[in-house]
Amino acid sequence: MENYKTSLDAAFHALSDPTRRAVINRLTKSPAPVKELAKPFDMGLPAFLKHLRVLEESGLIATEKTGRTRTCQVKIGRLAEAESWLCEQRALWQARTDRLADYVETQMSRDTENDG
Amino acid sequence: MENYKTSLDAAFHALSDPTRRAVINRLTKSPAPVKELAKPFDMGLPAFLKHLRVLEESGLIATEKTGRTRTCQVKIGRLAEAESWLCEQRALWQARTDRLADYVETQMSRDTENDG
DNA sequence: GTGAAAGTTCACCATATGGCAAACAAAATC
DNA sequence: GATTTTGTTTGCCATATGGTGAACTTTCAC
Repeated sequence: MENYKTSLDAAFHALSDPTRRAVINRLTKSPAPVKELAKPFDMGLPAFLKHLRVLEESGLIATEKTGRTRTCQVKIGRLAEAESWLCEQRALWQARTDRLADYVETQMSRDTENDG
Repeated sequence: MENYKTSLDAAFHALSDPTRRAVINRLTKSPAPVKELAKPFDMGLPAFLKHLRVLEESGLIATEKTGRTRTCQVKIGRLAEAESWLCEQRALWQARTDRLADYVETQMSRDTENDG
C-alpha cells in the first residue's frame, strides 16, 4: 500500500473509488459488519477487505472487532476535512471572481464618465 | 491512463495528489501558463504535464493554447460536485445522529416517568 | 466437539501511476 | 534565419492498485 503523506491525500484517494464511496454512503445511515457491507458488491471478500483497509487507513472509517464480526462506522472528521479543503478553494475562487466583477464594473463606469 | 467511470471518481482521484491540489489552489487565484504552474515543483515538465492532464480529464481545470503557451484555469463546477457529495454524506450522518439523540432523549424521559 | 459463519492471510496477476531522460515541434525574439 | 522559450511526445522504469483463488483462524450454534 502506498504511504500517503497527508490525510487529504489518503482521504481523497479513498474517495476516488465507487465501491468505497458506496460504503461511506451506507455507513452514514448506521454502523455495519463487514459481511453486510460487502453484500452489494460483485467481488470476493479479500478484495473488499482491501477497500475497507484503505478507508480505515485514510481515517474515514473506524472498525472494531467483537467476537467474530468486525463492525465499521464513519468517522465524520476526515470527511469534514476534505469538505473544508474544497470549500476553501471555492471561496478563494469566489473572492477572485468578485474582485474581477468589481474591476469590470469600475472600468465600465469610468468609460461612461469619459463618454458623458 | 485509467478510465474513471464517473466524474466523482476522476475528481477525487485528481485531488488525491498534493502536486495537483497545489495547482488547483494556485489556479483559484488566477489563470496561469504551464511553466509558471510547474515552477514550484521539483519534477520535470513531462511529469508535471501528466498531472495537468489528469486535472483536465477530471474536468477540474480547462486549458487553452494560444501561440506557444497553454493557459490553465479552474473549472469550479467539478470542485463543487465533489464538495456537494461530501456535504450530502455529512448531512445523512447528521440526520442519523440527530435521530439517535432524539431516541436517547425519549428513552431517558420514559425512564424518568418509570422512576417517578 | 462438529460444522457453519465471518474474517483474514497468502501468493499471484494485469494494469495504472508517477517519475525520468532524450528527442522533437512550434512560436517568439534577436 | 538562428536561437531561445515553451510545450509535447516517446520509451522506459519501479511501485501501487484492485482483483483472483486457496488455505487458515476464530467464534458461534447445534
